[in-house]
Amino acid sequence: MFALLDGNNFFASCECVFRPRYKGLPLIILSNNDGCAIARSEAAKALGVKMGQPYFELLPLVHSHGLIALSANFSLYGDMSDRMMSIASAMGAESEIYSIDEIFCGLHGVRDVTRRAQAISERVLRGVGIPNCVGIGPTKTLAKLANHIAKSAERKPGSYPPHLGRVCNLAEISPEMFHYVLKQTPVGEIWGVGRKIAKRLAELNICTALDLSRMPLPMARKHFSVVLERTVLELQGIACMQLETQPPPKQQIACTRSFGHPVTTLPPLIQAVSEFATRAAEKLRKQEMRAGAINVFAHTSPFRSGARFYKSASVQLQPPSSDTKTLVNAAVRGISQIYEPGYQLSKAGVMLMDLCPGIEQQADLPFALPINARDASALMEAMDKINARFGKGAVHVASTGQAEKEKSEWRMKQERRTPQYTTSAGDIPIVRS
DNA sequence: TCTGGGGTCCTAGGACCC
DNA sequence: TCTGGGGTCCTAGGACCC
Repeated sequence: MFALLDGNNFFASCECVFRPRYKGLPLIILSNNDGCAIARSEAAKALGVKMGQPYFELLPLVHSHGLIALSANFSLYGDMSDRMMSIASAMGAESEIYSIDEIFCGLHGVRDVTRRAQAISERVLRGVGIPNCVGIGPTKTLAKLANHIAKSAERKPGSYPPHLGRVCNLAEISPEMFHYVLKQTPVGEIWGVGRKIAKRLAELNICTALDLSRMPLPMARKHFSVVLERTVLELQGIACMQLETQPPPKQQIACTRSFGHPVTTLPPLIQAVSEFATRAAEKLRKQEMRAGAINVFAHTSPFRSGARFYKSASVQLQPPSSDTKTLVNAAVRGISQIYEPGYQLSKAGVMLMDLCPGIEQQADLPFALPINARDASALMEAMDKINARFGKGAVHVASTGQAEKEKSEWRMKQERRTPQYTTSAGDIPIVRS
């Protein structure tokens, strides 16, 4: 038996903990560059704000209905998530943090499951301030469905019986009620069924969770894939997915961003990918891994007319590395290869691939360093610590050609008394204070 | 003017081999 | 020059998730 606890409107709820005056008001959280809505309060949903809707389309609501928009504060949400998870994981002996706002718990050996779930849900609300719902079922897919029912029954009167709100345990309802809730649930609400598959299923006259649970397995396999076949089995109560108590090692690490304004020249592009590579390298070292290749890409906006550009380059790293300087150099080389003038670039990013375990070894360092490899590795560790404490980019490796710009920016920032340090553009990264 | 970021898994198809 | 089945490996792209 599995339970899934999920924070309601998580990012919006986090903000309301610290700004209680926003409770009950239409509130949205905006993505990077305040591009679009990535979280919505109940009141914002009621105004018709869609997930991922661009902010400029929502400006009329800001004026007419007092819609409040906040820039995302991901470090806050990460902290709130940690606190929520530490309480919620007490629901069962084993747990799997599935996303920033969701946790699966294995309920093997737990007695009085529903009561316990109610108590934990209450504890999360009181202790962290995040309203939440719990779904319980014999498979992960059914626990997900139960969670959807728990949320909808509470928020949308008439969707499901009210007594299934907040905490919904599908294992203790009658077969008739189980049949009813499956029939009430559109197939697109099922975990693993997205827009495209829902549409194709509808063409086969499979429109509800009940229809899907009755789909012949060979048909699911033939017309779709093993993934959908598993979903059908899980809806029938046959568990195909186990709890992943240990997070599997990452296969890739990405850092990508949309630009606030279109980028048309190489220098800002180089600066951007240098920063992305630096962030990605930090994540890499946190995992104690090295990358065997780095992929760099840049593209124009898919939403705007004009000349299209969509290119990427892979740079092999032999030997694999987790050194910021090596990764930045490779990223710069890659972006310089693919760059072409004449395009309004809207987004770029780097992805670290072919990850392998291990921290940088002395023999792995491909460039000559007057300081020894252990020092270089210690330097990376020190950079990570400083950046963690003083904020991203407090210390970073400069790309070749950026040194003079760095210096003048640094002086300007010093004058404004903002703490800002940078490393030199030479072969030896030196922390300048 | 203005449209997120970070992942995973699966499949199809091509290249190549015997 | 054309004929065949079967296998592996790799990559690109599509679909999904939050």
